[in-house]
Amino acid sequence: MNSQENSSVTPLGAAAPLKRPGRPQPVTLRQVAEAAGVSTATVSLVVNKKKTARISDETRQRVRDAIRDLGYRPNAMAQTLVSGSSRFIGLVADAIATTPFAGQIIHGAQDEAWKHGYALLIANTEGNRELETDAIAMMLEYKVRGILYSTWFHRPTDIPASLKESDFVLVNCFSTEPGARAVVPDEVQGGRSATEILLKHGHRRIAFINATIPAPAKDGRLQGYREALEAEGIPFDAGLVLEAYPDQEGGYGATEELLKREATAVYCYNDRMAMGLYDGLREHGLSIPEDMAVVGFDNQEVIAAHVRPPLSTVALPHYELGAAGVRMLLGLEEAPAADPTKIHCPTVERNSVRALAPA
Amino acid sequence: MNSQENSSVTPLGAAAPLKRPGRPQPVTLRQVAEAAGVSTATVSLVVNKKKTARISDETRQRVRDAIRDLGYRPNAMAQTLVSGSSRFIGLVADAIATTPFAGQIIHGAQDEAWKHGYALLIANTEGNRELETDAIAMMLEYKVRGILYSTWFHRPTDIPASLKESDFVLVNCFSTEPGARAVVPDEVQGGRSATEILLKHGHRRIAFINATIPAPAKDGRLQGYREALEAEGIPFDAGLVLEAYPDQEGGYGATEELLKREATAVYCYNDRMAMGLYDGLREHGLSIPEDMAVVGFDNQEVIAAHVRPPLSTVALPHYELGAAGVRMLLGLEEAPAADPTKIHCPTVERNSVRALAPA
DNA sequence: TACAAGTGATCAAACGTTTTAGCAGAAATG
DNA sequence: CATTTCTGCTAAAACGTTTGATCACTTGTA
Repeated sequence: MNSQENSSVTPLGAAAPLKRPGRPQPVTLRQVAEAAGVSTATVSLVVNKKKTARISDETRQRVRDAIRDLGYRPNAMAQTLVSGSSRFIGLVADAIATTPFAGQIIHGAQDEAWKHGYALLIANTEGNRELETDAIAMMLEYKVRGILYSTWFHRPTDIPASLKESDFVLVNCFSTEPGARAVVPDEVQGGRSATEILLKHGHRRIAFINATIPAPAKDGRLQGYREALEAEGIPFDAGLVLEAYPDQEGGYGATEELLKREATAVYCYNDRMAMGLYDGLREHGLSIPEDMAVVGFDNQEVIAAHVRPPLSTVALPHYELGAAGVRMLLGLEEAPAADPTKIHCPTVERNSVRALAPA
Repeated sequence: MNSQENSSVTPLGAAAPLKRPGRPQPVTLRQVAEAAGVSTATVSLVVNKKKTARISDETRQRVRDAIRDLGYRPNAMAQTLVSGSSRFIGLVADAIATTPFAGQIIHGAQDEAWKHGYALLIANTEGNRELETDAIAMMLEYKVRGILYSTWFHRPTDIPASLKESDFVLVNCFSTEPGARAVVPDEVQGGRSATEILLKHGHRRIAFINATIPAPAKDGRLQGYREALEAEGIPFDAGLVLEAYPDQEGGYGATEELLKREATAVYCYNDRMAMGLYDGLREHGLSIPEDMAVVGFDNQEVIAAHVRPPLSTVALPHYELGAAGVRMLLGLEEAPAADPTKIHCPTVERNSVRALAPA
């Protein structure tokens, strides 16, 4: 009844970490070679389907049978060792969990890496410098092809010294250091797109509730707003730009001020603010989109898709950031000279905006 | 000026993927040994701080200097090869991005793995069987210490054949196959805790809006509800149990039915339903928690912490699931015989519940 | 003085692959 | 028949480590 297979010879005192059934040692090339009655070289050639190799169909088949019978799996470590370059890409993130966003960066990086035959080695540092150094060291020791250094919100960063020992790309962050490749969301275009959603529905008096805390997003999204208005020939009115802390409370708290502005539409710095604003407007007996059209930014699924009415917004291209980061790392995508590469933020239209009723 | 170090001999025709500046080959043990005027064995001994090794302080220092000067990093592949066992743990997930949850499993697994000197190798399969097989194959080739097979929502699963070639632990899912270790959330206890939040605030007439779709969570959370009531001597009233599709719309749509039940409190199958219910109640001019106390389940941050009022709920222990999975894999945690190990779902109290006003 | 013990370091095999050069025999060529 | 070419396969070095065996000295002990 008791499947204690490996009668381990560990000293009994040293409470050995209770072992599982005990797996046999993995099958090696040599064992396959012996089973098939050929040399390891031959097996290797069959496994790797070398075109140039001359191997008879008969032998080829014998090797394949042996591989199947023994359940052979190549040892990637050994392959890497001899080939000199590994098939790993490292991803260090400052927050894997704190936000649903980071997940999308991982996702995009993983898909793209996989597509090119690379595996992802991830580490999250939670902003801890020491952990970060260790994580990068680990990746360097595994001789990764390169490292993606990512942050969960778009911001400037400095580059840890050890990072420079490898190829790397900054993802969702950037540095002024020359030669550092980076990919970030196109905040300006995003801000423009958000505003355009409202413009194209006929709104002319559009408020913008910006964030209070400084960030590339804050400047970029404002600039996009201005550009969009300008393109429509609407003069910029500083009075229509409010500022609040970029969360639900902030959005909620901005309601009063917003209503004083007599705008017909409002563009919020992010979806969370929009969500708070929903509550505020509702308390004033106003309905969306009839009394006020609202657009957000970020496309935070759990919020945007599920508030009532569903929120029109602009998505942060996290998946694309991860994927583009990998492509750039592998040299498949041209990295423009100085500035970070900007990734397009797509518009997501839902029902929080409708055509402005003629006055 | 031009730091073209590796004058690659790639045939010019084969448009080589435009290389970056060209990193020098990594420094090896041998180079350190030569620089320090010792054998590679000596360097290895210094690097690994072997207590048993006899090395003079003078030599030790010379080696350390060389290591620093050359910027030596051990090659983990070579180490793995000779030591026979790798320091990798694989994590295959059916959804990295679809949900903020998966991120927490990764996070927990990564932290715990790291703590024991392991690195995480991740792959997401998006439910694609072929991708999954490839991912597992990759992990087997890297000779991972074991594999965590995780799903984004708690459910039964079957075990891919190749998974059995390695040690593995099911995370957030389970199988009836004997010998499969698994760790899942304790839905029953969670349901009990959710109900207890309401009970302890004096509520006696508590409705439960369950999900319509079958799942371990559906049964478990209901059972927990019944157990909690029973413990308080409150007879179970099937009339107080509604069912709806487990999302915002479902919660919103259940409002009417709920109000007919004349309950003073309601426990929702998940936070998204609670969010929808918020909207429904509000439309009826009811306020939370005065007119109706509400608790959710899942502790989906973006929702629960930020609706108005913030929602009391029970958290799914995703982080812990990942961490416990790793511990179990490494044999640091006893895996009970047959059933999956159940992880505690902690209560998170916010402001959507207040003491029932005396009638 | 002879030998054991201790010290500081090295040798060389091994880990599981890939790959180049080369070998033996068969077939084609002159 | 003597060469060349082709075919099918193998030998062996290399990748960067770890580690048990060994060695040449020095020091201590009998």
